Amino acid sequence: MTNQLDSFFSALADPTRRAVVEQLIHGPAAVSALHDGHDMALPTFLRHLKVLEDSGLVTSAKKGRVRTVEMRPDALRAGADWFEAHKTMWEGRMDRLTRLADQLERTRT
Amino acid sequence: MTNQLDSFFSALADPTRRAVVEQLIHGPAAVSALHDGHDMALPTFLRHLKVLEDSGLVTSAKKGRVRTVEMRPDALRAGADWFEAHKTMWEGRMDRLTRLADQLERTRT
DNA sequence: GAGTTGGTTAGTCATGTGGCTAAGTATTTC
DNA sequence: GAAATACTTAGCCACATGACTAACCAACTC
Repeated sequence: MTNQLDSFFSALADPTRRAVVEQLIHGPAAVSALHDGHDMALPTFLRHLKVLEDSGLVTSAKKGRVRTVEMRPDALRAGADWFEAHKTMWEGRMDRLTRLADQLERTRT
Repeated sequence: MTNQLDSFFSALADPTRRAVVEQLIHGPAAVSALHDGHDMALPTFLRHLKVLEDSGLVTSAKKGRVRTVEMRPDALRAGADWFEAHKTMWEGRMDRLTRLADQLERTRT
């Protein structure tokens, strides 16, 4: 039940993986292209990609000897929804508190 | 630079901690009140609270022997902003792709 | 078909994370 | 002032995570 969001957020809790997501927003890319500019061994980088794939953020497919990675269409939905829902609730509460404070202020004067 | 988002997302990558955030949205609460209903030892739970506090999502203050925890006013901003920015970019790209596909379709017929 | 390129597998290592118990401290409360 | 309450600290354990090297395989390229 909670597992979806768990792996989703923990996939994004790493700067390398967020960078990959940001790269992929501009379009699909091969593993080696993504790897360029990240200062780490390829196997390490590959495991980051696996985490992203397991979390449902990206897909990949191999053609010949090149593996191409791309964002999944609804990739950012789950997280964005969560934030939207809770941010809204939270801001609603802040508004009510502000109004309450205003009322108290008015009553006092 | 990235550290902020790192700890932010990894704080939310755990169901217990997300549950606490959801509880706190309805208002501040004492540690023991938050702990009720979470089936784990108090010290363990306390460490989850520490993670939340270190990530900047919540604050706490002790009065007498009771520690009260509450959301920080701008708590969900950082994450919501990240999603907003990237979701927008991504959806923009999807729109352009859709339009492109439509054009190709039209050209072909 | 030998060499290069692009990725993969396997195995090791250090550190981090989430859980526990046991024992301690600081306030109330009676 | 003894007992109960509300955390807090310390220390342990198992497993997950992020990094590495070394060796391997598959598919182009010349």
